[in-house]
This record gives sequence, C-alpha cells and structure tokens, in this order.
Amino acid sequence: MSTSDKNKKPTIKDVAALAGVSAMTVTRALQPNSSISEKTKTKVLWAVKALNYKPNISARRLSSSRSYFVGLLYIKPDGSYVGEFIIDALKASRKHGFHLISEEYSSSGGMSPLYLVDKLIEDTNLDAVILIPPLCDDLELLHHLKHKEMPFVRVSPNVELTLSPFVCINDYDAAYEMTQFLINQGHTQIAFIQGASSLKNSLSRQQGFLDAMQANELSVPAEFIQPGNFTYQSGFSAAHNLFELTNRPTAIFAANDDMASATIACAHKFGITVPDDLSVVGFDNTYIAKQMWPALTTVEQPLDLISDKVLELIAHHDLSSDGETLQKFELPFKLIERDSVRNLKTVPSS
Amino acid sequence: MSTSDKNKKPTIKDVAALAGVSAMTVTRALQPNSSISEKTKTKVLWAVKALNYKPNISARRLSSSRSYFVGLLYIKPDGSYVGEFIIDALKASRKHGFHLISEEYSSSGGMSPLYLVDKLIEDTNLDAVILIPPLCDDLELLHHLKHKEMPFVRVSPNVELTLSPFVCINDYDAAYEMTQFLINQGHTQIAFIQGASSLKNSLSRQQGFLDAMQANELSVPAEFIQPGNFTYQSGFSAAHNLFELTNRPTAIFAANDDMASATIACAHKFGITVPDDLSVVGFDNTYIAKQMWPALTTVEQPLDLISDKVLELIAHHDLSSDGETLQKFELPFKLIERDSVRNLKTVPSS
DNA sequence: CTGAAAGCGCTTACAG
DNA sequence: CTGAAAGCGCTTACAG
Repeated sequence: MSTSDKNKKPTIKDVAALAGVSAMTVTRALQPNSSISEKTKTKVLWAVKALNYKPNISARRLSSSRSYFVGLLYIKPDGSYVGEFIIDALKASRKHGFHLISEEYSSSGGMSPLYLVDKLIEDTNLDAVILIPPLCDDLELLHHLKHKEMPFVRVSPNVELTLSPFVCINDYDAAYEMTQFLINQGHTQIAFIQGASSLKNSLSRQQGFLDAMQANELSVPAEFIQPGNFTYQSGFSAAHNLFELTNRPTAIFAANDDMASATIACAHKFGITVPDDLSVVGFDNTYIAKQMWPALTTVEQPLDLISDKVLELIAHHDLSSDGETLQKFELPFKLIERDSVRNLKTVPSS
Repeated sequence: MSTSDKNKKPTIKDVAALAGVSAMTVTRALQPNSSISEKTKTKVLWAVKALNYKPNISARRLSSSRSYFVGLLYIKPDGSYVGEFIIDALKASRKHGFHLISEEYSSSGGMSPLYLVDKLIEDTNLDAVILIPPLCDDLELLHHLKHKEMPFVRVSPNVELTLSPFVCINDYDAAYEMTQFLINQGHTQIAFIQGASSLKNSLSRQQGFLDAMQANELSVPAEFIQPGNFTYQSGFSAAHNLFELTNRPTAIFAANDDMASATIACAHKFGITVPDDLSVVGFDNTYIAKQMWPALTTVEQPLDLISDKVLELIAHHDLSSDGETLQKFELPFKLIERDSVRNLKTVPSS
C-alpha cells in the first residue's frame, strides 16, 4: 500500500486537460490581474476545484521571479507573544502557499542586525517581510527596508503609519470596553498602568480607559495613572506605588498581561487578595494570563486572523505604499473573562 | 542598485565548472553514501566552499523523491514550550535545508487527528515527523506512523524507547544536581512535587532527587513526596498539601516550572514569602520562569541543540529503527540560578 | 567511479 | 485573450 502511486497529485497539465485549455491559461486563471476572459477563467477554476489542484510551490518558485518566501523578523522573545504569533503565521503561510522564515533581529558574530537582514534577503530572496511589535516601530529598520524597496507588512505598529500596510485591532475600543466591564461590575475606583509612553497604542488604550470613565462620570485621581513600559518590572513598581496609596483602587487595568501579572504578584506581596480585595485586568491574552493565579481577565487579539490577513496582503501583492495613504486593516478583539475580577454588586463568595 | 544581478547565486553548474567535473558528480559529493572517489569529493567540496554554494531546495525538491519537508506535530499549547521549541526548530530546519511544517494534532471538522495526519503526509509528502512532549508518548500515533513506515524522531519520550531515535537530556542527573544545589545552600527539609506518574522522565527526576538526598544522608518523609501531573492545577494542590503540614519543608522541588509557579502562587496565598520562608525550584526554564516573582531557579534544556540534533538525524537519513536497539542522544542541561532559593548558610538579607 | 540526457511542475518571454 | 517553446536548478535512471 504505502503511498498510493495511482492518486498522484494533479498537476497543471491535468487541470489544463480537464478544462480544455493550455497550461499557460491555467497559470493565468490563478494569477490576479492577468488578461483572461471571465469565461475561461470560470472554466479553469472549476477544473481546479474538481481536481482539488494545489500548485507546487517548489516548481513555482523555481520558474518565477517570486520566491514565495516571506520573512518574519522578531526580537528575542521575553514573553510568549512571539512564539504564539509564529505558530499562527506558519499556519497562514502554508494556507497561502508561502514558506515562513523567521529570524531573530539581532547582531551576531560582530555583524549588525541590519547587515544580517540584508544577508537574509539576499540568501532567500524574500518576497516580503512581516514586522511584529516592537520591531514594527524600529525606525532604522523601517527606513532601511523602504530604501531597499523590500515590501513589508506590519502588525499593530505605532509609528509612521503610512509607510506600509498594517493590521491591528482597535486598542481604544478594547480598552473602553474593558473599562466599561469593570464599571458594570460595580467598580468606581479604577487605576491604570500605562504602556510605553512613546507608543500610539499605549495612548489609545489609556484614552479608551479615560473616556469610558468620563462617560460614566467617574473621576480618575492623578496618582491612579501609573507609568509603565509593558515589562514585568515596570508593572511591579507601578503596582507598588498604587498599593502604598492611602486610598487604594478596587480595580487595576494594566495595559498588558505582563504588567497585570506583575500587579498580581505584587498584590500577593502586600497581602492583598485578588480578586477579593482587588480586581486586576490585562491586555493581550498571552499564555501567562492562563497560567497565573487567579487566571487573568484580559483582551484577546485574534492572532490567527491577523496572520491570515497579513499573508493575504502578501499573496495578493497589496504591499505597495505611496507613503501617504493609510492602509489599515482592523480586526475584531474579544474580552476574555476569567477569575481576576470581583463583581462588587454581589456578595463575595468567600 | 536593488538586487545586484551580477552576483547571482552560484548553481551546481558553477561548482561543476570550477571543480572540473559534471553536475552529477557535484550531486554525488553532496549526498551521503554515494559512490565517489575521495579525491574528486575533496575537489568538489572545495569548489562548493569557494563559491559558497547552497543547493536550491526548490529545485532539489522538484526533481527528487524526497520532499525536504519535515512535520512537527504538537498538541494545543497551554504553556510556552511549544512556541519556544518551534522557534528553534525553524532555525535548525533552515540550516539543514528543510522546511518545517508544524501542525496541531487535533480533530477538526469532524475528522480524527490521525486522519488529518495522514492527509498532511499525503499533501506535503513529509520526509519525517518530529514528535515533542507529550505527543511523543501517544501510543496510537506512534504505532500509526510506524505502520505507515513514516520515519520520526522524538524529543524526550518516555515510552517505547526503541521505536525511534530520540534526543533528550539526562533527567536523573539534572534532578540530582538540582537537589545537591539545594543541599549545598543548607536545605535539609526538601519536598518534591511529582510529574505525571506514568512518564519515565517524571520517575527519573524523582529518583535523582531521592538519590541525592540519600547520598547526603538526608531523610525524606513520605508526606514530602506529593503527586502531581505537570499542570499548574496539580502543582497548586500539591503545594497546598505541603503547606498544611505541621513541619513544612524549607525547600520545594517541583518536577516542572508550571508546578513550581503554582507553588509560589500558593505560597503567596498562605502568606509564605519566597525565598525568605521557602525556596522553590522548577524544571524546564520556560518563559514563565522569568516572568514570575521571584524569578525561578530551574533546569534549562538546550532546545536549540535539541532541534539541531533532530534535524541532523533527519538530514542524514539516520531514522531507521529495528525496534530493538536504543538510539538515544543525550544533550547537556544547565542549572539556571535565579531568585527563588535562599541560602540558609548566610544571614537573610531582609 | 563518472557523465549525458531527460524530466520534475511550473512561469517567463515571445508570438499570434 | 490564448498557446508553444524554453528554461529555472536540481536528481533520477541509464550507460560506460
């Protein structure tokens, strides 16, 4: 039995034969923007479907100028975001007929990261590059790629928004909704731990928080807004400051999960019980959100949809950019309710 | 400038020309176990090096029976291990001229995971499969692959050790060393939280702990050995049991990081300060080890070396197995010292 | 042990 | 709008 030689995979010739056209025409039907009549195109696509034909990427790559390689650049992960992203990106790449090459953006062997990127591009002839946070905001890298005319897509960038297409979620809406959720649970004394101040999405999250509070006619004392920069460390000291206040908040909204996690750790240190004495929410829904005790209520970004959209943009050559018009693709977020928030309107369970 | 057309990548023809042989001979020099004289082989390899020639995987794939695709099967990650592993496996794959296809092993669309594996194998014509924990111990999958004669390599398997080559670290030695470390810090009352009892490496870790204790003439009360199964939950209740004891341990060795993390969370709950009142150590060095407070002292597995070894085995066709001889490749582990252990021989810092 | 020829499955010019 | 030919860079038989 082993691999059945009879049901060999259909090739372009099989499709051509079934559709009654030449191989060339099949190629045309499969490529966007090629001159082909609607009628033949329909016929060919029908045959493609009937045979369940999938183009052979290797053959395609060998004969075309495109490499069907796409590069994912990241910086040394200190959280699980990168790993989670790559898993989804790998899936999306396969679906769209690309191979994903992910590489750490760092110097090595005395060579600058920029030089290594050039080498990667030359070695593999990348069709496009994907940039995820925080690399998507690296001005030097951005302009280098631009200058080399290497197309790229970004995920949740904060700067130079017109420089490339990008996909993101609406941070403002998500933060607004999360704040409203807290308020609905009866919280009125809510503190906020900021993300890195230079980043637009930090500001959006903060603004969403602020506006939701204001819409509910709730005031936010100045000391309830604590600086942070998305790291565990910064979250820990922000929480520390908050806990030393004479009137503590009943809820803390941290601009990401790492800082929320640090807040909970710090609460433990102060003998503050979460969620009985204090509710904590985060943002991102990384693995850590599930691993901590209590499990964290947070905002989920649809990494699978994001990857899919990114690869779709690459596959369809939609990567040009005039540097002026905004090419923004916003995907839906989701509130994930877990155990780190107490409903003040009900009697405590303990 | 753009992409310089002059320095095109060298092809097999360039190498052949430089070495003064035919393309065929170059192929032979590059393939293991092919009939070629030492002399010509040396000459060709020199030319390969001189030109910095890298075979074109696509061309290779198109013309050969090998697909140069290797599949990595995993089950839905509830920690960051999978993501971390994939990042390294991706790097190693590229280095060895393979493309990594990673897929979740799960049912979907009403189809069994086994069926989906078959489909993956057929669709992509995988050369080999990589199985990581805990999938590497899935008997059904193991025998299915064996039956299909699909070669596979495993990482840290616990069962049917002769069924395939595998790479691992020495769990026994690592646990022994970690225990000795604790003892060197002055600890004598050390508890152990077990991994899943059916797994050999759980037992190895436990035995390493036990033997180190015995070698130091330290006794371990029965209640100091708590059952667990590698999940956060199980670690939490194990710690809970330990903390309710009248004479608590001064140190707890959890068989993995997730359970160690739960132990620390539980300690917080009991008002026990880590490391002042209690030292905690884990195993694996996953991201979570750095993210918690205090950061966890643990054992690191060299995921990069493991991936490299796995791909090397695949590349060199070393995947046969007679089902009887053990093909075990043991890589070095490392103790990572962080902040979760107190040295009882010095004055406490606080 | 070594080489000339054919072919893998596509796409790129080039014609019509 | 459509097709016949050539070629991408390798490897697989087949000879010698």
